[in-house]
Amino acid sequence: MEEKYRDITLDELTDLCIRRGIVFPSGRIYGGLAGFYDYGPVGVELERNILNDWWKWFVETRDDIYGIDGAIITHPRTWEASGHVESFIDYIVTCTSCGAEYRADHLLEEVGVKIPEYSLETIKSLIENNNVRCPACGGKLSEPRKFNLMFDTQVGPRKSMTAYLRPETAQLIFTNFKNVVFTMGATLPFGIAQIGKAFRNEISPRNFLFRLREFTQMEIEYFVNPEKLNECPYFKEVEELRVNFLSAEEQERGVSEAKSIKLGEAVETGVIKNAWHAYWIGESLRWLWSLGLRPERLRVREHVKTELAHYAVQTFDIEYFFPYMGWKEIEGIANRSDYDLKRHQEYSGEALHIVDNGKTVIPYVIEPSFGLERILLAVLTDSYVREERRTYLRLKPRIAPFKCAVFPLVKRDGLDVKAREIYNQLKKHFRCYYDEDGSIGRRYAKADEIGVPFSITIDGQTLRDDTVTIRFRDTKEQIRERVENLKARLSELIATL
RNA sequence: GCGGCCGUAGUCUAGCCUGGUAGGAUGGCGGCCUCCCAAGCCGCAGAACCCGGGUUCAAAUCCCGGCGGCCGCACCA
Repeated sequence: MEEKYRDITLDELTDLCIRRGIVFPSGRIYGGLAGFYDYGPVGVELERNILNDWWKWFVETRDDIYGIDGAIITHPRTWEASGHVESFIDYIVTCTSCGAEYRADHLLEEVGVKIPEYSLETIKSLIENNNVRCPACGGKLSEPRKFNLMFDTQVGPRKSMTAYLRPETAQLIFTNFKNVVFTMGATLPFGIAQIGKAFRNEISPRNFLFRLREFTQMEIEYFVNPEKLNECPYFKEVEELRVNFLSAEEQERGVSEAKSIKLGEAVETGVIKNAWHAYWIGESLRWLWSLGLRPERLRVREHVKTELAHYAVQTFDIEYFFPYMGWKEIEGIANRSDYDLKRHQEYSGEALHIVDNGKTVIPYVIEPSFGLERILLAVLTDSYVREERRTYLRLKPRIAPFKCAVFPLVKRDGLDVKAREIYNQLKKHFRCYYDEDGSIGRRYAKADEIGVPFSITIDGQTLRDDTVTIRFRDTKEQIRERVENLKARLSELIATL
C-alpha cells in the first residue's frame, strides 16, 4: 500500500490529539486516570461543532422534537424502575483453587437456578445451597462480591441517600415525559432529545476515546402510538436509501459481511420490524454521511438475541470501520417498546400515557443513541490523510475547529499590520486564529494538521490592490479574493464544501 | 479484573544490563532573516528520570507496591 494512503493507527491518532491540543488524558500530572479524557483548546471546538450540528439537525430544524437537559445525579428509584439496578450490578465469584472469576448469575443460570432477588445474601445462599463449583476446575467458589457498573454517591449532609450518576441519559427523558407533554402540548408522534454526560464504571476502559468511564450521549426518545408503528410520514425520505446491512438472522447463519439493500426493502421483508425504526436508521445515517464519514465504512448491524439489552425488542447498531479496531458501534438505534414508560408508571404511580385519537396509549419508543466521543474518533480517523510531506484532516468546514487562519506572508513591510487588521474583522464572524511565526510553509502545515480548511495569506499584492489569497487545505490551491468580499466568500465556502 | 511487555523535558529518544546526581532531536519562547508550502542563524527556557517505599556511602539504573499505557483473555445490558 502506498504510504500516502496508509491509514492512521490509534497510537498516531492519540499522539496527534495530545500534541495539538485536541484531547488530553485526564489528570495527567498525577499519572492519569483510566477512562477519563479532557478536551483541549482545539478539541473543544470540534466537540462543540459536532454536538451543535447534531442539535441543529435533529432538534432545531424539526417541529416534532423537543429538547431537554437532565440532571446527572439521579433519583435512585429511576434505576430500579429502569432495570439497571438489576442488570448493571454484577455479583462476582472467584474460584479459590484456580483463581478464575465468574459472574455468579451466569453460573446459576447454567445449572438452571432462577434468581428470585438480586442481593448479596440471596446469591450467596443460592451458590452454597446448590453446591455450585468452578466450571473450569471444580474448585470451591469464594463468597460473591458486588460489582456495580453505576457510580454511586451520597446525597445530603447526613449522606443518608445513595444516588447514582446516570449510566445512560435516556431515563431522564422518560422521567420528564409527562412534564414535556403537559408544558409543550406534545402530541404523538414526537420525540425528546438530549445531549449529556453518562457514566459507567467500566472494568477496563480501553482504546483511547472508544471505551470511557465518562462519556457523552446524544439521544432521542421518539414516541409513537404502538398501533401506528408503520405510519411514518417521513418514511419516503429514506426508503430509497441504500445501506450496508447485516441482519441477526444472517449472523446466526455465520454471515459476517454486510450487503447493500434499500431501507424500503428491509421493512417490506420484515427484517426491520417497523417503518419508524427504519426511518431513524436512515435519518441517522444521513447525518453521519453529512459529517463526511465514508459510506463504505458505515454499516447497519442488527443485535443478535444474546446481545439485546433488557429493555430492547430490536436494536440496530450503526458501526464504523476503524482500520485499527475493525467494525465498532458508534450509534445504537433501539426499539424499547413501552418498557420504560410502563416501568416508571408502575414504580412511581404516575400515569405516563398520552391521548391519541381520543384513546389513551402508552407509546412505543424508538431510540437513536449516538456516542459523541466515538463519533469524534471516527471523524478524526476518517479524515486523517498522510502525504509525503504533510498530514491533514479533511474535516468538513462546518465542523472544523477553526474555519480559517490568517497569515502575513512575511513579518515586515506592514504585512503583519494589515494581516492583523483583516484578522480582527474576520474573528467577529468565524472561529479563526492569527499566526506570524516561522516560514509560511510551516504555518500552512500546522494549520493542515488540525484541519483548518482555509488559510488567508496577506502578501505584497494585498497592499497594492486589497486582495488576499485563500488557500484550500486539501488541494493546497489558492484563489485571490477582495478583502471586502472575504466574509461572504468564506461563508459560502463553509456552507457548501 | 487476570497475564505479558513497557513508563526519561510538550513529543520522540540516548543512558539502565556492567549503580556515581541526564545527552540529543523535535517542539516552545524571544530576536534576525525570509514574498508561498514544516529553509537558515543567534539567544533563552524546559525533565532532579510516573508515584511511593526498600537495598546501598551513592539509584533514572537493582528490588517491592501503586498508578498509567500497549497487547492477549475476560467484560462491554
